[in-house]
Amino acid sequence: MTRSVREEQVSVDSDELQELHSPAGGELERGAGGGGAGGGEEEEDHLHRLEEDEDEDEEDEEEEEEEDGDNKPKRRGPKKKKMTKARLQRFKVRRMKANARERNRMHGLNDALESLRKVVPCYSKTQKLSKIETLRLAKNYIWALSEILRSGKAPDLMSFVQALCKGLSQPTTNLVAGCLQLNPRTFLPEQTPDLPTHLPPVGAAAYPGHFSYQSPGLTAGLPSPPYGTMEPSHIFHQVKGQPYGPLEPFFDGVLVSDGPAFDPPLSPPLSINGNFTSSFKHEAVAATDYDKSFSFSVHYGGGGAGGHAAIYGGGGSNPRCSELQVDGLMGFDGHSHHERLMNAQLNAIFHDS
DNA sequence: TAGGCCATCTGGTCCT
DNA sequence: AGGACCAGATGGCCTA
Repeated sequence: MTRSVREEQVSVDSDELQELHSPAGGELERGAGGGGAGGGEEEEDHLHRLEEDEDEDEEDEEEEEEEDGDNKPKRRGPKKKKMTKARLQRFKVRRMKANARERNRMHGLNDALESLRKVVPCYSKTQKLSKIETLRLAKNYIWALSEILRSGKAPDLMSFVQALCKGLSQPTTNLVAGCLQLNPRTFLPEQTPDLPTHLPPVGAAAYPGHFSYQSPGLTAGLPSPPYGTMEPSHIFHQVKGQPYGPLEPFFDGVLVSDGPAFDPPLSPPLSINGNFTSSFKHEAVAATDYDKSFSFSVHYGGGGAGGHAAIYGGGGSNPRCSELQVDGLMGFDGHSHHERLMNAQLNAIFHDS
């Protein structure tokens, strides 16, 4: 059936369903839009009642279907059935079922998104990334890790953070930077609108360990998403009084301003340190490596002192970061196995290079 | 108060 | 026919 025919059909039917959409239209109108968070059990009870009524009215419906007169011109398409009381109720039931399914579907989607939030570099229970920012950050994270695997080289910290923050909103950029205890001036571009000045041309590594970000869309010859630039306006606000941990010496004269209090990430999967090691072990980090090449490891596990907190917190220079917890993250199926595999691969790469 | 984010409802489309 | 998926509409909540 073509779309136009369908639309015609719908428009006719819509007239008959006007009752449903009138301000006093009853159950379907209730909670339409935002307010309907409480649909659940009440709706199901009502749904059952409607289903019972529906059975009772079945005979009426059969009779009324034949009542079209001969005066009206015949309409094409499937015969339009009059919206009897029984049909109306059945429609309501169907609609309510569909609503419930849609709710469940969206809840599942949100659950999956929440899972994703927990495995991207910045996770905070109190300051959640929005859906769109979660997806963007995840994309950047995947790209950055892929790039490491592809090149087999330990990238520059700033490049890595830049890649992570590519296209993110300022609040999210702040969050990511806060997670890494960095000041954005240390990794955000000066002026160039689209391409960070310190990044090499697309697809070219300017120097070992320094990788450029190229959006997958761009790679495929597609335009970059409209959000995909790192504007100077993205300069984030470092929370007053927050030290930069072991990196502090590299960020003399950084901007310190009033900003929203950074809520420590609960489960930063990202760690930047000198070795790829199992996240299940306590990692000894050589602070002297910070100004050289950085290696990356992925932490899904609650290794306690593992993760970037152990690195950037420097064993307590930043109490907030040194207290990072990753509670409950080991519940992910296959994470440990996947992680071991990944670490093994990365170790191989970095030991060879 | 405007704007961002979100949950929900809804109708259309496609698929089984 | 019914379910899954999708996009548009709507209204609530929150924050700058």
